[in-house]
Order: sequence, then C-alpha cells, then structure tokens
Amino acid sequence: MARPSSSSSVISFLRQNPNSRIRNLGVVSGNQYGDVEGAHQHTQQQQHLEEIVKRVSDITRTRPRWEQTLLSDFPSFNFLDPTFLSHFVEHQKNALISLRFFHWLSSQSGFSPDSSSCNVLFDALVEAGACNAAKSFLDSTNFNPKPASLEAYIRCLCKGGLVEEAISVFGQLKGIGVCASIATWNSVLRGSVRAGRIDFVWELYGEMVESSVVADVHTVGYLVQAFCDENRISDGHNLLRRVLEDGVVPRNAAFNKLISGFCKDKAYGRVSDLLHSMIARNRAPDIFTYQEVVNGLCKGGKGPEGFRVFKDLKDRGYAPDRVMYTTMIHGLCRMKWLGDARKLWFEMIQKGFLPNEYTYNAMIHGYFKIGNLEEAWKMYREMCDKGYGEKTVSYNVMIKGLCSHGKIKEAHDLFEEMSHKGILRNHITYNALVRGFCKEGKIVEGANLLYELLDQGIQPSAASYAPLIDKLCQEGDMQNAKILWDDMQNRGMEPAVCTHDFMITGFCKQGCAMEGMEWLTTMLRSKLRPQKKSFESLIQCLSQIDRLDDALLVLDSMLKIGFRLSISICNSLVTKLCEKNSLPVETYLGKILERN
DNA sequence: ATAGGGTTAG
Repeated sequence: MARPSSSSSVISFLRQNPNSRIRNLGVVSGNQYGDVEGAHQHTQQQQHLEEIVKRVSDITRTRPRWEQTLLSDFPSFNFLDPTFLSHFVEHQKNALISLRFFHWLSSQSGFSPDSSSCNVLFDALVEAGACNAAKSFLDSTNFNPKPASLEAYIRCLCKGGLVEEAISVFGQLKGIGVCASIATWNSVLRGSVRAGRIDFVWELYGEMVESSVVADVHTVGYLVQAFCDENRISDGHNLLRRVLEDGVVPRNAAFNKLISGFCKDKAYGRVSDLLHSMIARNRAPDIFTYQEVVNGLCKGGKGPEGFRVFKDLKDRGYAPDRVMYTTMIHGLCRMKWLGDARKLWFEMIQKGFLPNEYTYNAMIHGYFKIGNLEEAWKMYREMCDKGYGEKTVSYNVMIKGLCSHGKIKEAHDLFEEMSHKGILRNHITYNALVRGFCKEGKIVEGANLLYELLDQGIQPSAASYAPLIDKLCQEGDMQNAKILWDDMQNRGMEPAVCTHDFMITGFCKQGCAMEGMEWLTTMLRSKLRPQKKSFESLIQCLSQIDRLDDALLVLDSMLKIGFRLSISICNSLVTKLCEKNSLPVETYLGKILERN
C-alpha cells in the first residue's frame, strides 16, 4: 500500500505554485553557471520566459483562432523547447486549453514532447476531471505516467463513469508491481457499484483480500450496496451488523440501500430497526433515507402509512424537496386520494418547487385512475405547454390511461404522433395498446401491433402476449393461442401464471378436457398456483364427458390447495355421480367432502 | 444518489 516516495515527491513538486517551481528550476540549473553574471543572465531568461508564458496563456484563453497567429505574434521565440510546455500547463488553469496547445505544438515540425511535460499535462487533465481528454492524450502519446498519476487517473475515470477503462488501467498498475492506495481501490468499487457492474465488485474485493489490502469503512459501504443491488439484502445487512459491532459506521448510502431493499421485501420491522440504528450511531436519516421509506411504503400498499410518515416529517421540520413531494403525490394518486394529491401539488408550488414531468405524470395517472379524463387531458396539455410532454413515459401514461377507458382511437392517435415527433416507442407503449385493442375485441389489430413490435426489434415482455392469448382463449381459438404461447417461450419469456389459467379455461370451453388436464398438471408440477376458476371449469368439463374419476382427482387437488368447493360444482358432480350410481366413487366424494 | 410508465381489477 505504501506509495513509492519518489513518485509522490514528483507529484508534490508539480503541485507547487508555478512561480515557486520556476524559482526551484532556477536554483537547480543556476549552479551550472557557477558565476554571478551567469546567474543574473539566467534570471533574466527566466523572467522573459515567465512573461511569454503569461502572454501566450492569455492569448490562448481569449483569442478564438490563436493557432493561426501565434508564431507571428512571437517571431523570435522557440516554442519547441519542451520545458515551455510544462511552464505553460502550470500557468494555464484550463487543462483543455493546455491540451489544445499541446496539439498545436505537435503539429509544428520538430516538436517532440518530453516525458516530464507529458506528465504535467496529463496530471492537469486528470485533476480537471477531463477523463476522456486524458484518455485520448494517453492513447495518442506513448509515455508512461507515474504510478501516482495513474492512480489519480483511475479515480478520475471512475468519477466519469468509465469503469471498464479504470479497471484496465488498474490492471496495468498491478502489472508494474504497484499496489494502489485504499482510496483508489474504493473509487473503483464505487464506480463499479454506480455502473451496476457488481461482478467487478466481487472480483476487485477478491483481489483486495489476496493482496491483503486492509478494507476501510468506505469499502464496507460499497460492499453493502453491492449486496443490495444483487438483491442479497440479508447478506448486506449481516455485513453491516458485523462492522457496526466493531464501531465502523458506513455512510448513509449503505443504510439507504438496505432500507430500500427491506421496503421491497415489505420487511418494515427491519426498516424501523435500521432507522433506529442510524440515529443511535449519529447517522441522522437524511432526505434520501425518508424518501426510500415513503416510496417503499407507498409501493408496498401501505400508502396511508407513507402519508403519515410524510406529514410527520414535515411536522418535525424536515423540508421535503421536489422529489419527495412527487413521490408522495404519486403514492396518493395510486390510492386514488386525488384530493390530498392536489393539495400537495399546490403546496409544493407555493414552496417554490415547480412540478416537472414526474409530477405531472403521477397526477395524470391518478386522474385516469379515478376516471376523470377531462382533468387528465388538462394536465397533459399543461405538461406539454411546459415542455415536458415529449417523452416516451408521458405518452405511455396517456396511452395506458386512455386504453383503460376504452378510448382506443385517441390512444392510437397519440401512438401515431410519437412516430411523427420521433419519440421512441418501447415495449410498454406497445403492450398498453395491444391490451387496449384486445379489450375492445380487436384481436387482429392487437396481433398486428405485436408483429410490429417484433419487427422493430423491441424486446417483448410476457405482457405483450398475455392479452392476446387471453382473448384467443376466450374465443376458443386454441390453435392460435398455442402458437403465440410457443413463440413467447421460444423467445425465452416465462408466461405469467394467469396465462396458464387462460389456456386451461380456454381448452375447457372447447370441450378439450384432456388438454386442459395436461396443462393443469404442468402447472402443478411447476409449483404454480392455478386459479379456482381453472379447477372448476376443468371439473365441469371432465364430468360432462363422464371422466368422473379424473374430475374427482382435480377436485382433490383443488381442495388440497385450499379452495372451497362451491355449491354449483358440488351439485353438478353429485348429479353425475347419482346418474352413474357407482358406490366407490360415492365414498370417495364423501371423503373429499369431509376434508372440505 | 434520490421519483415515473410496467401483469391483473372492475
């Protein structure tokens, strides 16, 4: 972990202010002159150099096409002296201008940069956070940055989101036998988490352990986050608890991700424990923490509780921001509490937070939910006027809402408008409209949309097929239903549970009891829970073709799953059994009824 | 850093 002292002294040298550096240079090379006059002459040269650096620096910063005039501005000056570049970079605060100056120099014949000025420029780019420029500079020149510069470069790449590149440079560093500082390890971990590359996290952590680098509190924080991102919330929680016992308290981000994860699992007890744990350890829950809580409660069907937390926070002096207001408004709209949502809408405006596309879409969604199409349209137009309308999501909300109220024509108009305006449609757009068409009994139109989606190369989801299969089953067109089912599976999608049910009831409707029976056994074998309706239609269908033994088997598994025998099914079974007058079957039914 | 549309519901 120890950095070579030589490179760090280079860095600290480079980071001194330019004037003192030039003085240092003067002292070092001044010795060569060995006499007073020589030293004096040298100082004059230095002053001359500084003067020119300053003037060139000003020109490159202020004159748009300085490249064309610079040589004639300083006719007797030799820019090709490589040390000039170093001085220029030091003086020029804008690293990108320095890079431009470097390119200009490179285009002059006879210029070849020395490694020291390359280092200075590279460090300047890195320090400015210009990771793309630093990368292209590194690629276009063949110099080897100092290890410390590489570390800073790695951190810079991570900040800029170029994790793959950072990891590759990290490998180079390891290749030359340098062990990075913990800060660099952490920045790569952090970058990997943010880029969603959890595979990198575990790989890096494995290497850390191997090279016996000592993890610190930040490392732990990123590991906890990585666990959460992989949905291994308990693993993350256990890790956190272990380090908390040692008095190591990660930053809020780790707690927040755990809270969000536990909210998704509806483990609200854990959420509350974590909140208490944060407070006890002086990590006061912040606005992000409470946002996870409110959002988690609302999404988990605990909207009223989310609203209580929200109001409670305000009472305790937390000032909700725009995201928090929007989250709450969305939660209220989900519960159809449009009155409260509207109140918050005006409250946030009054506090100076202007609704954005998130807020508008939440409200529009809410108005559709309560069937207030006029208000939904009004909000939509207002949103468009404010310039928030031109997005896929906004169209999706409108299309879905209109379809759910049978306004298929309007929905389709918007769908067309999207392509005119060049707004991308995604699978959600198509799914909404396919569903809409099917609901109106327009299977052909719906199917055409599905084919269009596939033609566009958009990845369909199970919901792209489900409404079509459902409708085909209702109409008894089992051949086409089966074709769609197979197509969906061939594309690697698992049908939703209810789609299995559609198929069973569809076959029964056609009197195909044996197919229905097969589909049911497949379901049960895959540990899927069929709907009661599927059992019932199958029992009816089987008894109609006098397969009473099978009907009773189906009834048996239905009761085992926990459904009650409804009176109409009971009646028709008993009628059939009496017709047949077969005693063993009768006693079997008796046994089943005992358990019911 | 954080929020949105997404299977199912009347």
